[in-house]
Amino acid sequence: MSDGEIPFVTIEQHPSGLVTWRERKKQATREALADAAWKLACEVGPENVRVDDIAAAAGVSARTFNNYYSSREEAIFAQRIRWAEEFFHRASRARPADAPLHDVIAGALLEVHEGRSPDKATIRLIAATPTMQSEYLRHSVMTEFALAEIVAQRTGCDQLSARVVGGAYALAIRAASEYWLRDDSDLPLTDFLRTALDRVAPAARDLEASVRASHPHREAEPC
Amino acid sequence: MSDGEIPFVTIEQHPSGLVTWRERKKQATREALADAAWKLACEVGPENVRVDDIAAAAGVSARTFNNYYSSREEAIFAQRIRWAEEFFHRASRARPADAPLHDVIAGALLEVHEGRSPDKATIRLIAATPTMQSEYLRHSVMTEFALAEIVAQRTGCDQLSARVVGGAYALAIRAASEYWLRDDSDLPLTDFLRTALDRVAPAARDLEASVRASHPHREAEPC
DNA sequence: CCGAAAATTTGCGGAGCCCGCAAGAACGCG
DNA sequence: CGCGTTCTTGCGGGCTCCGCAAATTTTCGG
Repeated sequence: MSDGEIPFVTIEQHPSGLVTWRERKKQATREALADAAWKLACEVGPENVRVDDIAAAAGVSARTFNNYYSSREEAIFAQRIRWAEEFFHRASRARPADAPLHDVIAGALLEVHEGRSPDKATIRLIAATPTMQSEYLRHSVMTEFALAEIVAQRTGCDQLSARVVGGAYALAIRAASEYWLRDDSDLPLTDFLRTALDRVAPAARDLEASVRASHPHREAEPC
Repeated sequence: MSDGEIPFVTIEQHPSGLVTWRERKKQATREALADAAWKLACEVGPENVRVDDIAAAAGVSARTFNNYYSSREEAIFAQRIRWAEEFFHRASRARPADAPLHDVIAGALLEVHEGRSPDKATIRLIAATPTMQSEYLRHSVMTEFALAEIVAQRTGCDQLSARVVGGAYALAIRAASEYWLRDDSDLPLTDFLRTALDRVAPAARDLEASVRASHPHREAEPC
């Protein structure tokens, strides 16, 4: 493209923290592998994809695959996880620090899932494979920890309580997804999610109340 | 042994539903494999146990192992799961049908874990292995479903709500176990469990209340 | 008590996964 | 440009899990 002059290039230089070309290339390979893995899994089912196929589709050797991902399943989920994290942080960071805990979390979760209804048949195909279920569970547990972190920071409660309440929100997502997948009518995922989140709300409110009771004169969390 | 007379034998015949000798032998093999798997995993760490070792310790061929369990991890957990189920059903069935949901579940769970503090170092060794963590998660999800079943039957609420609240109790067990395992003081597991369960209580009470509100004139569940 | 039928065990072989290692290729920097 | 660092790749090995078919064991009717 264009006359090759002096490299005063590097337009839109390094949006994320990737400085050198090497690092960007690595990232590209990582994403190519994840994309190929997901694509192939959707086409023929996760259990019928070999790492050789994924590596070939991404243009690297099979051995290289294992330098990036330690299992087929991990690769298939990889960029989904990235998306989820990005959405999630974007949705939750913009909330006022003194809003009720439940409104913050439930609002962010609903916002993230709003209007997103990926092909149910495809998800069913993926979700039918046992090894994928395990990987999904791993992902769900990561979400538990992320949400526990937020609960702890927002309320200033003890870690175990935050773990339970934050984990309950992750559980709500998982349970809602399960029932959405089972369901044959065309109700959107958010309908299920709302029901599930409402069941967690009392626990969140009670946690806030009990923290406020034990910190009688404070309203902001310590730290 | 003893004078071989007519086979009026079969003393203490078939305590569980195992009728033929064949079935009892199968069960024995299954348990021998599970025991051997657990024992070896505790001794040298789960990752250093091969299925050959387990099979040899149980006196069968390696190929036979895979006729009973589809993975090393499954075998290591197998009888733990059996124990848990037995304890659990024994503890929960004896509760009155009209007792508050939280009291029933939390009481049963605390009763089951009361006084049981298996060697923390051993559990840590097992829990440190990633593949074991996945298997534990699988087990935890089974517990979620079992508890959801109980919630649904006791309250008569919709399935998704039962799934969330029941799952939250299973989550409480998992979270409490995590923190008990991390903890270096000698607090018993039940202390952590109590804290975790208390965080779930409001959700359970709210669920009961909302069901009662929508079934204004009934007090027993519809089936 | 025996022999056929059904169920179970076992060895063999194969398809894969994952990892360590060391050689070779690509890149970054002075 | 050349050297050190980092990444890729092929090879080999150890292991898992499964299908298949033969051998073995248990069951059951006569």
